[in-house]
Amino acid sequence: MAETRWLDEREQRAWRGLLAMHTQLTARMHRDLQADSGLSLADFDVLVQLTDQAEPSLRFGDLAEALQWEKSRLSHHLARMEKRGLVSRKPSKDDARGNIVSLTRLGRTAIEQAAPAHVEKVRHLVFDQLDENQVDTLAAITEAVLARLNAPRAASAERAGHDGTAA
Amino acid sequence: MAETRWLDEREQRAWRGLLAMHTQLTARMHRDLQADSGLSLADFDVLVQLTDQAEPSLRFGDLAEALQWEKSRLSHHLARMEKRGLVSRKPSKDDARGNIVSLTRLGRTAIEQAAPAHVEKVRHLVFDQLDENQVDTLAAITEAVLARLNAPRAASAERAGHDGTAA
DNA sequence: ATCCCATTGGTGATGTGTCAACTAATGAGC
DNA sequence: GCTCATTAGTTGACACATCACCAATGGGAT
Repeated sequence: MAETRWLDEREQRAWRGLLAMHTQLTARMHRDLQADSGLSLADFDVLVQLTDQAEPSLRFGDLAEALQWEKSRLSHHLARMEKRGLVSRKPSKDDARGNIVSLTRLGRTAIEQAAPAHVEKVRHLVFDQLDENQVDTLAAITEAVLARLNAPRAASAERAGHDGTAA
Repeated sequence: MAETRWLDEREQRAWRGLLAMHTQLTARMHRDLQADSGLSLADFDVLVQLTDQAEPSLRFGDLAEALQWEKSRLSHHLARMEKRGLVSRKPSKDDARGNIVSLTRLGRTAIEQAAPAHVEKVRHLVFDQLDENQVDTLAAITEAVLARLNAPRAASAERAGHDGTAA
């Protein structure tokens, strides 16, 4: 096994920066959102998905898929949101296993009231600090990394120490 | 109040990409690290800080500062790590309120065994996917956003809707 | 119709992170 | 050498995320 290739100076700068930025950015947005509207970032994401639909109700599974959340996570989270009256769940008629998740009036009010300030915050904190080239480069970076994360055979390629193209 | 400036296409691409990348990247690295070594990412960060010091022990507060963690968080986390034998805490002689946190033999072994694979994973998943310009741009982006996050008067500037330079 | 098993979603345990409230030791001012 | 605000660190309550497992339904193959 070859020696570890550590990160050089520039890579460390980018890596540490990325971690610090994400931590501080989400912490800040979470605190502000919570203070403004009583919603968490997770609540916000759920409510956005329900609002984006033509119908403000979705199959549980479709919602999980749209959010890219595990079902277990969504189940726990909806239980908390339901207790607070933001969403409601009722059994589906088509499939007695299925649940339909709907936005309540309270949930709709909450998201409509919270969204503008939240978007403005993203703009102020992030995009107002970047030029066009940086925005596009950021998008390209994320897409490259996501492509690698979702690449097939990634695990064995990592162990073998070369890229995924088979011999 | 002016109408909300929503994100345009390109900004959404970058923003969603950033969130998705971070979520998937940390999930992946956490799972792999856990499977390889039984450590969480948080454990790893704590152990790295203790290892990077000349002395493998630190004042509790200095450790919290180095990690940029709240004291409460660190206290809870060290309690769990201590239970697993990765670190030890003992009262400081200089200041009877203070605690000295030390790496145990088990903790040292764990980090030394885990670090190389972890670094390689960062390299494979991230830096091998990027060119030099992208790495530097990423660093610049994170620094710009972090500067804004830590800017004084940021909160009132956001409410007022202009930047922080006073009238 | 029956058997099987894949799918839908929920549950409990545990680890993690934040907030608010707390205890104990310190040290400045008198 | 007291008084008392400050500092160091802990604790408990709660929200959140993951894992492993479970219950019920659905939909085939026979």
